[in-house]
Amino acid sequence: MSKRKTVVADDVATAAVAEREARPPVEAIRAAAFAQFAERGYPVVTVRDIMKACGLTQGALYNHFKSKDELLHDIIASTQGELERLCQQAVAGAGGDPRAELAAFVRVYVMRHCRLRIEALVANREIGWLDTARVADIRRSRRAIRDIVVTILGHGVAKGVFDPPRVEGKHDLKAIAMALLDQCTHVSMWYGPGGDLTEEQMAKLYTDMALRMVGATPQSA
Amino acid sequence: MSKRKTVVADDVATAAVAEREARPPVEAIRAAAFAQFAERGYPVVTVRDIMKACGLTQGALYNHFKSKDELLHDIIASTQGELERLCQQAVAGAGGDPRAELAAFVRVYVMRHCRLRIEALVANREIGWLDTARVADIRRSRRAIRDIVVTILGHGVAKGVFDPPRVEGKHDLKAIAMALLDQCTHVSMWYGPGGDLTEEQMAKLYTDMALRMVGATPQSA
DNA sequence: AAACCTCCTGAACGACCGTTCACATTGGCC
DNA sequence: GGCCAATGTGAACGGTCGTTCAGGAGGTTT
Repeated sequence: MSKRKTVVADDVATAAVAEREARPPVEAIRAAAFAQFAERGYPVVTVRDIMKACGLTQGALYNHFKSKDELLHDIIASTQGELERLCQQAVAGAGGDPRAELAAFVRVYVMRHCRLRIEALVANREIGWLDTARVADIRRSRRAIRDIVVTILGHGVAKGVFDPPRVEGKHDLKAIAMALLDQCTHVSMWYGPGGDLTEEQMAKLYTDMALRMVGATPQSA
Repeated sequence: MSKRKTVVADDVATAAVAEREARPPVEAIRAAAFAQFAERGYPVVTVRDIMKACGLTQGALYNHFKSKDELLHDIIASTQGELERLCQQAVAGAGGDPRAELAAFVRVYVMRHCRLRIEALVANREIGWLDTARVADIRRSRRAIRDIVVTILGHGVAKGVFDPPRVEGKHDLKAIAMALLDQCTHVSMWYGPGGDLTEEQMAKLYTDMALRMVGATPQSA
């Protein structure tokens, strides 16, 4: 923990101070805060750390955000909203076949969690520090994404193109959707561009696994 | 966050103070700390909170633990070690068929993450606050568990009873093992005994999904 | 040039942090 | 009884926290 508290701020600062005037300070603060939250976690990152990393002092934060809490919410809400939008869009453009919809969903979801894995990691890990009003907003968006999956599964079962595992003879689509989302979400915890697979390959692999999990029949048969 | 900082300690205290002399104070502290870490997260739980929750004062902690950090490690290491032991034991008792081994592994792993979901949640979420020496210890155990799965998959492929998805023609067993573990681990984030499925049913469902993911051939054919 | 924004500075505030320590309190053992 | 080790108390220490605020710097409008 001692390492965590001291190591980061300085080396980031030198780099960040150069690009400071390039963009408006609100964005510089957002970016610096984001980087630090990702690296060390919201509660141990101080306002002083954040502002130092973009070449300012503590007090300046409050010209742009009401509080440290609002800053975190601003960061999480923007990535979460974007994710929800992308998922809806992917499903809508899949042409109505549940297999294509599920494939499109998983592809977009996994690729985003690989490419923007730091954003995803922060959104998932730090959400608990928000006050109750702000956290409800984020949770609603998560439920919406889960319900997209549940809906796809429901259609697939109804049309007879999915045959997911049963417990006691009947399906629990919510549990299956959660399992599916969990494995896709948490690529952000271990995937790295230096690893064995590209983002594209990850998306393919996870799409395959998802279709297998729900017992999808081959698409062109 | 303000809620998080104040709400919990008092109501826990009244209940805990009764059972205090029932067990040695070390265990009372461990239990109280564990409950608070689970509820609110390591960095915002204070030593004063923990000790108040078991009817003592701050200073008494240091008769039993060297530091707050050691207390967290003590909690995480014991549940992690137990998990690793259980997994090894489950696989060893499966009789050598990779399908049976994978099924046994998933069953034990999922049931434990349902039953002791709070323990799992703390171990997974708070690990990052440990100092570097102590965190390495835990990570080694996690890698060991992942390698158990990779080994099972490797045997299954070699024997021709698994046919997991390929990328560019070849398998990436490590990625598949991670996907599998991720979905099993994170039942601890959403499963609750009040939900639709029992632990037993969860284990069954996840075993089914795992066998599908890796393309297992039917066991008795 | 004067007035006026916008933005930043850095000292200050009150609160709380993990940890230490001199000092009770307890209960077993001679 | 006296002694000892174990254990708890609560004030105190040096720090850091999020946030506030009086004042300064720089640019634009009048």
